[in-house]
Amino acid sequence: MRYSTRLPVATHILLCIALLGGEHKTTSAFLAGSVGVNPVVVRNVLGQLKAAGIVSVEPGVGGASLAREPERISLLDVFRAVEGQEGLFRLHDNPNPACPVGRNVHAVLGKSLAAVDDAMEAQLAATTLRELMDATSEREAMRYRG
Amino acid sequence: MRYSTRLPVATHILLCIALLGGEHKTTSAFLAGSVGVNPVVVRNVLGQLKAAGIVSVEPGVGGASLAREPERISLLDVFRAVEGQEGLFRLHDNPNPACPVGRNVHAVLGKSLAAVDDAMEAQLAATTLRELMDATSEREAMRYRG
DNA sequence: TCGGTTGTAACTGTTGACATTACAGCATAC
DNA sequence: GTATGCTGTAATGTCAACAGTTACAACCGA
Repeated sequence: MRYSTRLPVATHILLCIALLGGEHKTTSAFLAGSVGVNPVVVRNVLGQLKAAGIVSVEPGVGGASLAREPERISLLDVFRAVEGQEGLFRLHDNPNPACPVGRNVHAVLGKSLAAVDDAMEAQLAATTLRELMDATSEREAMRYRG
Repeated sequence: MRYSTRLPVATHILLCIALLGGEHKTTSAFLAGSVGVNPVVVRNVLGQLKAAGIVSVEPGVGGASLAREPERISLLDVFRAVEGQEGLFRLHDNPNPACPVGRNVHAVLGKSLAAVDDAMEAQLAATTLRELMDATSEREAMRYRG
């Protein structure tokens, strides 16, 4: 079992807005065409990103834009916006309190799993949208240089 | 969306085998009673742990035991045994190759997400079953000391 | 007012986790 | 050698989450 594709989809959307927003009107239909999903999925993700203060969306006229500089948007911001605050792991529901292991396993394991969550989030926070934009531009440039 | 409860369940099972194996015959029914799940779930998880070389299970006579010292069993070993080798995130399927973002997003994002996977696994590898056993024993001792 | 867009709700198909039942295979006790 | 208890595994049912899709109200600019 693993996470949904929401983080990749949201990141793709942000890259499109950041890199193509000057040349194109970034409507949900346009973004959906690049990402390869249904426009409604784009609108839902944009709604989550808007609620998190990452993008601004123009109702009526159409189009989305970044609400702050790409240097100040990390993958962790995007992750939290679209996946919520819940931890990576879920403890099982019904350990037996009459068993010395069962009555302690949540406390003991919880500490270790929280450390894993922290490590994952620290690594997500280490990448900014700006770095992904630069990496994309670099690859595009290489494409034409050969 | 998050991981299943398999890692916690498997860890709970291992703790029971390690700490209670001396006093009790650790059959799937006994373990299921402590973990609070169906015995078949225990047998399935034990099968995965056995395939990974972490436990030995006695068919016929019944009962399971650790296949190596708890110092040499990390949460990462358990995680890989029950959750497989797949990464945490899944890239979306159909980015548009005609779009400069779409044709690069997998390569660009994949690198960052692989780093997140590595960070998570490193943290999982930092905890051994021995540490969890000691933490459990310590909490049990405190329970009686007050 | 009209055309294009966003914001949502509702329905559907798919997938995975988990519980449960059932039964074949195996090892020990008698 | 049979009975008993356990493991291994297949089949089935339930439930929740994700994602695709349709539909429609709300909104804005020409």
